[in-house]
Amino acid sequence: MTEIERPAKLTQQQRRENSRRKLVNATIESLIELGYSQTSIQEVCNRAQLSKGALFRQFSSRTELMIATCAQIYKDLVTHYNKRFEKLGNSADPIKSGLILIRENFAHPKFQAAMELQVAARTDKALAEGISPILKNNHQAIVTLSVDLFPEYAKTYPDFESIISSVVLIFQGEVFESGLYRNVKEEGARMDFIERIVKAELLKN
Amino acid sequence: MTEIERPAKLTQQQRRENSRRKLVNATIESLIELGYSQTSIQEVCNRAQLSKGALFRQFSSRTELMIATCAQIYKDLVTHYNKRFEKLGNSADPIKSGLILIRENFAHPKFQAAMELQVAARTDKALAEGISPILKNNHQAIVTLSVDLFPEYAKTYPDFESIISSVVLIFQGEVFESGLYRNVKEEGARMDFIERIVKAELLKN
DNA sequence: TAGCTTAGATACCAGTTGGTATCTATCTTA
DNA sequence: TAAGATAGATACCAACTGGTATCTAAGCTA
Repeated sequence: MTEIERPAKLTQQQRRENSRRKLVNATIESLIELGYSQTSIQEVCNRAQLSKGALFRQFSSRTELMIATCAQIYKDLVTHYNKRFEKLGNSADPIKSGLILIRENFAHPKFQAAMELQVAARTDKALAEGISPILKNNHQAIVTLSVDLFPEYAKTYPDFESIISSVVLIFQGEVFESGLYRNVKEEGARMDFIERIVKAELLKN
Repeated sequence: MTEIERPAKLTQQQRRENSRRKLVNATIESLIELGYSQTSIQEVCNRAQLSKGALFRQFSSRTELMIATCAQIYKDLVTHYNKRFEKLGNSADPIKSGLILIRENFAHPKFQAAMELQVAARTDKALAEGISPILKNNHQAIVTLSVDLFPEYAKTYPDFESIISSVVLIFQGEVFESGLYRNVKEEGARMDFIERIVKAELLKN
């Protein structure tokens, strides 16, 4: 009786959600470790410790699994961002802290999984149609979050969206290159440069 | 006799080089159209109109073919850049023209093939080791070409490398996003913004 | 608790994968 | 021109792919 038994008695919906979560998390991990082409149905099932039958009950195709995975990734990333954003509030150097915040968010391993999907989608129409609205939504979320980060500048500085998108593209690009090519000294110099420009622009008046 | 016959009488080296070129070009096209995971040996052979036996005589593995392809892509891109660079010389607005030149170079379809390889290499050690020196070499080439483009600024402006790498990362990132997400208006505004910043920085003194 | 629905496991499928073994065709060189 | 070397074609391989059919197990509802 003191023995640890199966938790048991889960509703159908709970079982369903458990399985979907396990499969999606397994997919994220496989995308990070093995990349898109090696993330096979079998690989995901092994990691999730579920059968192919279970997977195909929840997702009608590999593409559908990937789309659900993409949605989860960006949901997680925004949550992660918000959590760190709240701690920021009263920083001595809010612009610098804000830049580091944005940068570290892209450095999150889950973003590499998102990159895999984005690249795969370029040549996979069905995948592209599935993840395109997710990416657009995320883009909007970044803009909103940035406005929350610097509400005054967002109002008064006319190129606010351009400066945010430029910074985002740079940090994204750093991640893209980080695996194969990395020059820490160069990265540091660039970070200082960006900080200087952003401050000069936002604090112009 | 007036009939068009096989050109015939090729040396072994010519046959060899012809085949390698056909295979690499076929690989580039397939990477652009189908992406890395769909660029199978068979697909490449079909496009090159050569047999698998021929392919494996020239390249000992798929990875080796991909590495050779990567080298060719960057060779082509630098050639392309140089060709356009020469025409530039006496522009009325050299900074703006230079920015457009760099940007359009990344917009070249071959760069998408390079992106496929770079992403695949993140999770493929053998591929990574093969293409890493090529990417590093290309990075150096970009710096050199930029110095050639603006020799005075390169000398006098201390953050020259940072500004170049930032611009490169932004344009690279635009390509990365271009397939799934594109906001032409936003891109235009950002381009104007970048032009303004770069001019302000380089023409400071 | 009986009958139904849903979740999950197992077994199987045809098609494709990268790679090899083997054969023929072309070129090179003595 | 004969013998050897290289290029290319053909046939084959086991392993794996995404996906389906079918079965059992668990949960739901009358």
